[in-house]
Amino acid sequence: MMPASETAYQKIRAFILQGDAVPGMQLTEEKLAEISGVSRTPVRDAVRRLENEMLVIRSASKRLSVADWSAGEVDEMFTLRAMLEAHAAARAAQRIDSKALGALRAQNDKLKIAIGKSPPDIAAFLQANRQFHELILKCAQSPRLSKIMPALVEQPVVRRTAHQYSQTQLNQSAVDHDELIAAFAAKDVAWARSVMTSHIRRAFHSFSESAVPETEN
Amino acid sequence: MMPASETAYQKIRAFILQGDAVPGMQLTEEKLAEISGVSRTPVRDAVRRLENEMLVIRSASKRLSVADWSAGEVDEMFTLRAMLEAHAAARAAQRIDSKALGALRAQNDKLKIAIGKSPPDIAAFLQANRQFHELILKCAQSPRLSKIMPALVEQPVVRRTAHQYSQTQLNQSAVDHDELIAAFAAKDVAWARSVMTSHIRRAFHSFSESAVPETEN
DNA sequence: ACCATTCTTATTGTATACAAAATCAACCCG
DNA sequence: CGGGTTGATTTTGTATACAATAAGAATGGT
Repeated sequence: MMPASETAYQKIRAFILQGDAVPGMQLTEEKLAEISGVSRTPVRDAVRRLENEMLVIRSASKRLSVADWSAGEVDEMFTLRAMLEAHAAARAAQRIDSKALGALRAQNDKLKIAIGKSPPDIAAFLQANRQFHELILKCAQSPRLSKIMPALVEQPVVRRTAHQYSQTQLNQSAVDHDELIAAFAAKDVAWARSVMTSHIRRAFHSFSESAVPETEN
Repeated sequence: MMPASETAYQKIRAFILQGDAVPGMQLTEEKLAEISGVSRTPVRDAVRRLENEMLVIRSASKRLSVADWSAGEVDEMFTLRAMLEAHAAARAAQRIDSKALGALRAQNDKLKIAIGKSPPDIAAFLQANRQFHELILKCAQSPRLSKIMPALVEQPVVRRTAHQYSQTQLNQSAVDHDELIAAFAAKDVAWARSVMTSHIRRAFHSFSESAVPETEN
């Protein structure tokens, strides 16, 4: 049996990322407790975690709401993510061993299978992609980086409603990953860093293009 | 009256940073509740926050301990901090206005007074220095950066026991700050970035030199 | 109609009691 | 002795009741 606080964390997170949550919408601990089927105590724990991932925002008067970021803030988020993931890739290039390299290849094979289907299996792609990046983070062996990254990765998804992935974008991801693996195999720090930077920044632009435009109010 | 969770946060933080806490030492919620004079509930809130700042570590079995970082991890921490503070400085250079510039100058004046005394007032120096950097972070207008930075700034202090500041180091800080202000005034992004990078990295090396060597066990 | 003020209600904060889980020690059996 | 197992104890997890505070509604004066 999973701890109640973990249940709450996952349920609330899913509610925000895939559920009916609307950016900016107000949340109360009571409602969240209802959603996750536990009491307020573990909900509070879960909320603290989500607050750190900045999926949930606490106003000055301590009220909670679903995060809502401006285009400029999403931009900044991708910039930070690019910096930090590039740094992680650089560290990983120095530290990676053949076993981890194999795991990375296997993970990218899964990703290729997911995008090879017709229609492409987007959910499987996203999962494989996430795990690929998590593997790199693990190779970077930086507890701090591991702590910080979660606050940067899932953010844009909140606004993703209308986001579509083209076959070209999906294929490019696999190609980028292959090149990253090559850089790791060569233990070429600068190469790994720059491939990762391009990889994230490309993702940013393809995200911005398909994102819903901001409504001014 | 301050909320109990805030009291707990400050007391526990002080206990770790300036108190009798030893790196690696085990903590129980009960003991922390005793230290801060409140019940376990607000302590748990406080601990979550400290966990994010990575001053407190939670083991696999959910037990708490005072953070203890290897030299390599402190190194990585400074590298990340240099990257992110440099980024903050770059953003600040683009966004700063004359009012904020004035505040920055005033803050650095305070710092100069603190280090001008004999003996120098280290506590006042540290506080002025922290506030100076916080002002820059504010000018950077990046909620995410503001969220991430706290996890990187106070860390080294945990091991600082024997840390001494030389007059030369103190003076150099004031000089760096003056140059940063000049870069801001000129709105020169690249200049601001590189001055900040040097500033942090110098702090790192002067810290490492005076830090207590690691005991192997 | 508008602003301020009080009263009401909704929401978060805290303490406490109890449940679940993990650690440690004593013990038994091989 | 050593390894594993039970039982006692410590520690964390959860629910619930109540307190404190903030938001919203109603009221009254101008």
